[in-house]
Amino acid sequence: MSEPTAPRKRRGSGRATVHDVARLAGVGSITVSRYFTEPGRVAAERSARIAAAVKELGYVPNLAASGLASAHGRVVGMVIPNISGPIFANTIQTFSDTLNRHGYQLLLASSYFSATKEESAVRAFLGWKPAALAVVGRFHNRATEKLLSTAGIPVVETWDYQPRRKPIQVGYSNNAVGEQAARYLYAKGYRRIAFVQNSLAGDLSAVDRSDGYEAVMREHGLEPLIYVPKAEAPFDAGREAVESLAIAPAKRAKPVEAIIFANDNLAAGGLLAGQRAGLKIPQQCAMVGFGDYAFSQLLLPSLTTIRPPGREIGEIAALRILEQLGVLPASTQDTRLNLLACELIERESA
Amino acid sequence: MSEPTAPRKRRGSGRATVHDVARLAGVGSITVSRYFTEPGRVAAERSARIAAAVKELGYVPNLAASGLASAHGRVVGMVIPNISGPIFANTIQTFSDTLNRHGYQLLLASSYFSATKEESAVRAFLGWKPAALAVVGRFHNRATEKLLSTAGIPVVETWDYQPRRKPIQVGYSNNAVGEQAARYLYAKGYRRIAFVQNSLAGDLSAVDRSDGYEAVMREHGLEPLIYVPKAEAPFDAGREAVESLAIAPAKRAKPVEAIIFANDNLAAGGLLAGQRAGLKIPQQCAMVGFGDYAFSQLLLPSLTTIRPPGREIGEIAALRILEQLGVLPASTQDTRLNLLACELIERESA
DNA sequence: TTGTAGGCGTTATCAG
DNA sequence: CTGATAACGCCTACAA
Repeated sequence: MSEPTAPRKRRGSGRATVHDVARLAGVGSITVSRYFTEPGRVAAERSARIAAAVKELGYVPNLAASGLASAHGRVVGMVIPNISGPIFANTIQTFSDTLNRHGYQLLLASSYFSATKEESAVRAFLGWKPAALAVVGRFHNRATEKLLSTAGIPVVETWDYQPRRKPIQVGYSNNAVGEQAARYLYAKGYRRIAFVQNSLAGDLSAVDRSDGYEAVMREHGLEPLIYVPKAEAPFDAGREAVESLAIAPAKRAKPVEAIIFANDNLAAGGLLAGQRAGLKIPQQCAMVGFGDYAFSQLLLPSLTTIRPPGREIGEIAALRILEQLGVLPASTQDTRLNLLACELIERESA
Repeated sequence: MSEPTAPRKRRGSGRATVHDVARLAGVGSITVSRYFTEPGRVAAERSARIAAAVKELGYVPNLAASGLASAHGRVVGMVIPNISGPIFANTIQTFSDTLNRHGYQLLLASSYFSATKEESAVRAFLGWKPAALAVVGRFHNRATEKLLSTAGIPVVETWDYQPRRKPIQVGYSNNAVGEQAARYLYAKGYRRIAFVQNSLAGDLSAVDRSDGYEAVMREHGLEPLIYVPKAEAPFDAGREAVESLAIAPAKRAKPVEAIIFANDNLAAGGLLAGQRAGLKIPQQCAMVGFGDYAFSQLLLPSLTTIRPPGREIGEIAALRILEQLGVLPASTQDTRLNLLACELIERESA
């Protein structure tokens, strides 16, 4: 009848579990579980006892165990090309917030526009048995495609929209953006319009935009001119492009009258270089960017640009996922379309 | 001896498990497990068989189960005030990348400078049994403090540094930043120097900066002047401040000669408002920001500002965590200090 | 170097 | 409305 030291558990984190709570509250462990997942089905009096026990023990349900037992973790993975740029931050923010509001957590990784890195991120996520995955764009390598299609969970492609594609897509048409910019300049009377491509080769969405531009040019019988800078840093690339296209064009070429840049970083570099060289913007050369970064309204002249619906994309992507998961009551169904529009912000540069 | 349909599992995701791989490869499940965790300890010939089986089945280890069994998940939670702002994005990026490189995933949530939201994010993270947690700053509510201190895992506070504080801190001294700005302006001969506070009340780090400014002012026998804008939007708040302080000060007050802004957004708003009103910057009023946002170098005049080491903070915070976790071999120990310096970027505005 | 036994904390299942 | 039992998929401990 000696009282030995309590047999210490040999494994485990030492933190309270459902069983500890159940014992203290004098109920079955499963009732504690239900107290968290379906509070309505637990009698009020027991709920109170459980609540007290939870508080006393500082109990936090172990989501890893929960995910294991129920075969669906409450995490959603998102692979984004670049967290720190000005582009996707809003999307991450609204995506994360919308998920959090419904009890899901965001797992984040970045691909730096590399299909291989995207693949390994997706692979890593899959290990968490995520409830869903979100990726950016529709360009993935073969392995990623397969991973996504066989994952058996909702997959959303963001920041792009192509008809006739299986995964849910929430975004806009980059092609249409290219057209939009070209049409805008054409309507203003510009004819010698160039497109400055992103020097970052992996950014295929920018290629879609230049395709749109090219189509509009040909539609009007104009010769498209796509310039691909050699410089890597965006500001430098923009400068280089403006110098080649507008300030000191090659011998036989006339300077262009307007430039569409693949993004606002390039545009800012180009705009400042133009100013420094005494180029009158937009009189001698108009400029249109893409992205509506924070600084674009602050430039002199302020930058005419196209604003992608970053916040909406994140929010709607999350809502679509939650709908697929059956988390959202039908009454709250969001009626917005998945194909969003980009707004052309008319400022001083074009 | 009839051959009934294979008894289907009644639970589970239906995806391959270690056991399936083991069976196909003709080895024990534990060997498959070791193949992933300690590849060196599995014979080459078996490794090859396992590799083949893994590929054929498309097996992905279940991290939730792994974390459950080993009592340490390979996730690290980070609560950040704001994902979409220009401030923390670099930190998230390098933090995430550094963790990924060592097999850890980032769980992200945002607090919007609200201590309550921070608390609930930390609470939600704890359910994942994260290997470690990172938060921003040293200001938390009582409940968060308790959660963090009893979590029994490494906790890193980022973007701040105070001597004599228990959790690991990786950041800089906001106080020192306030002093740095004030000293710089004083040395340039400015005397009537004001500090424009963030209208966002929750940003206590900005208060630290104004404290530093105040100390330097008093040290030189000058009267500190701290302006708190009413406008909420940063650009508007900056404009409001410049109008009150430099363009149209209250009757009995002299216009100030220099302004330190709590951040570059405020500074940009102030700078543009000053220009519009014909204020000569820096001749009539010098301006210093904080943050070195992307647009700061693009403003006219370009903005003198203080650049916090955002990328370094993220990387070093992750390294400190990995060190605590014993993941990094001692030989790779990073020798950088946790107290980082902020660089004053001298441009045209001051 | 490899295998066996059993537990990690939760929830699905089914019976009361 | 509540509870007992057995998974979920992996890993620690120990043995061979």
